[in-house]
Amino acid sequence: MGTTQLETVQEPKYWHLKTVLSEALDSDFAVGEVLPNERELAARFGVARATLRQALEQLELEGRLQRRRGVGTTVAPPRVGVAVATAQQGWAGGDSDEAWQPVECTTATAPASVAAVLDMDAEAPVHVVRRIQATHGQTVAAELLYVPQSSVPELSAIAAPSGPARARSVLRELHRLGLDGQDRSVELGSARVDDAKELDRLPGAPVLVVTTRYFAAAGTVAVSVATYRADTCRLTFGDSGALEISHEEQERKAS
Amino acid sequence: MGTTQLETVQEPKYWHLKTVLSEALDSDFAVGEVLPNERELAARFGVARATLRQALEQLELEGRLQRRRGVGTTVAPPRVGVAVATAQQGWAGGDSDEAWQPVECTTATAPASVAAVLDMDAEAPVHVVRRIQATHGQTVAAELLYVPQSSVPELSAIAAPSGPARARSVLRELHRLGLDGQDRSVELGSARVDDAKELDRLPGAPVLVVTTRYFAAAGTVAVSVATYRADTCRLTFGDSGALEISHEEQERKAS
DNA sequence: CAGTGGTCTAGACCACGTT
DNA sequence: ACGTGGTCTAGACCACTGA
Repeated sequence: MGTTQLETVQEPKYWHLKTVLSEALDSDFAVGEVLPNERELAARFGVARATLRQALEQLELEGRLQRRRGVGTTVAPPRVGVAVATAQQGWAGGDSDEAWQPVECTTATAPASVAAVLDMDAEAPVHVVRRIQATHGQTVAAELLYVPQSSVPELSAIAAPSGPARARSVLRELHRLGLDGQDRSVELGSARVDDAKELDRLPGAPVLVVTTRYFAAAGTVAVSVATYRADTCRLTFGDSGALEISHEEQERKAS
Repeated sequence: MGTTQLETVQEPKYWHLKTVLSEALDSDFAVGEVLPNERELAARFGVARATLRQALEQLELEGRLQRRRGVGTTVAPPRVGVAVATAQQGWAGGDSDEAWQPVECTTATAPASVAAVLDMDAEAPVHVVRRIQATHGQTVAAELLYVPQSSVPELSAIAAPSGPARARSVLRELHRLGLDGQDRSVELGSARVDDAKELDRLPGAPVLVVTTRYFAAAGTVAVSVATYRADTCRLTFGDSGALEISHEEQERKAS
């Protein structure tokens, strides 16, 4: 018979577990329902808790589950689509920008990586505007907007030294410059401690990092680093102003 | 003195480890260099291997490390920027599309989720075109492009039944329809078995899933689900045709 | 074949939210 | 105080790569 090898391709246990759980979630659980605790699930499937957790981790990464320490594991709602402005719309600042809410504003020297993107002197001071974005009552993104002082020389000297009021001042000045274009990239990251706090996640939680460069006549006038919860968010880019709804409706299965 | 609590805020070991390793990577290692193996690193830091691995996992997630079974852990090069076409450019098909290389083409019924997005009968057959994208000698993305047969009725009956040749036929027909717009979303996922194989990763590896709907006069004519390696890729959206280079140059530290 | 990372176990203790 | 998920340990064995 030789080495027939059977068909047991040696699929890892946690992978198989994930599949089984995923199907169970589809058929036996409603959104928001809490699962049995990890120790019981592990026992029920006859695996070690660490193995069970490996499966849960993947499902959380895929946005199927939500785990909270001290509370339990619940079935997550479908990911929420968060629009990332593609064109002039959503240009940082302006009163029409309802998505982002300014939280704070400080002045500091930009981190090296940001300074390089701004192609400015690494020592020159920048305004750092902190903004957050909420949807459905949940904070889904935290942003740091770096604005070189040289970009907004007109900034009133009497403006508040920090806080939301100053943030709005900076944004207003920035807005007056107009916008010639932007440049955006998306990559996977893990939440820094401060972002994690804003997003109500543990440090290191997976996030989608959107880096945007804003161009005006003068060159690069600002850089935004926005951190989105990767577990609950789907970033949408409306390149054609097309429908945004049907993708969500698809998830609501006919009842 | 009461509960002074010291300053030990109980930062998890793996988090601290990650920081230390990250700094070591910056100062003591060159891109491509192999690290000591996990057992030795764990011993050197006085932690269990599992804890050390938790730190390595995060660093790999952030694109700082690359781990390969049987080989070792190496310092990863900076993430490569992969352009995701924003406008008409890069419209599926056309000989000018150099980024994507057709691999195969089959015919099947679309998965439920895709059928819903195509707003078509879930039973109706679609062409499924498999394409991959490579940069710097590495496959960075695997795509499944779903084209309802009704979108390309003119497809020659004598076309090859499968394989790259047929893929090109479908793309050619699709291209003839023209493109009215598109609609794109990005989210975090984990690699399916087949995608993992194409991307040379283990199943479950973190990926960025880009879902694109293509619109023509007739409505939604095709849907693409592209899976990018999250560890090595940074998706770029050139909303203004602006410079793509400086971001990469920033990474090459002066020598 | 030896050496690597990947999987898995059976425990322990901790931090947190709720009660 | 209790129950939850989060961290950590010290082992074991497996799958894969390359010499």
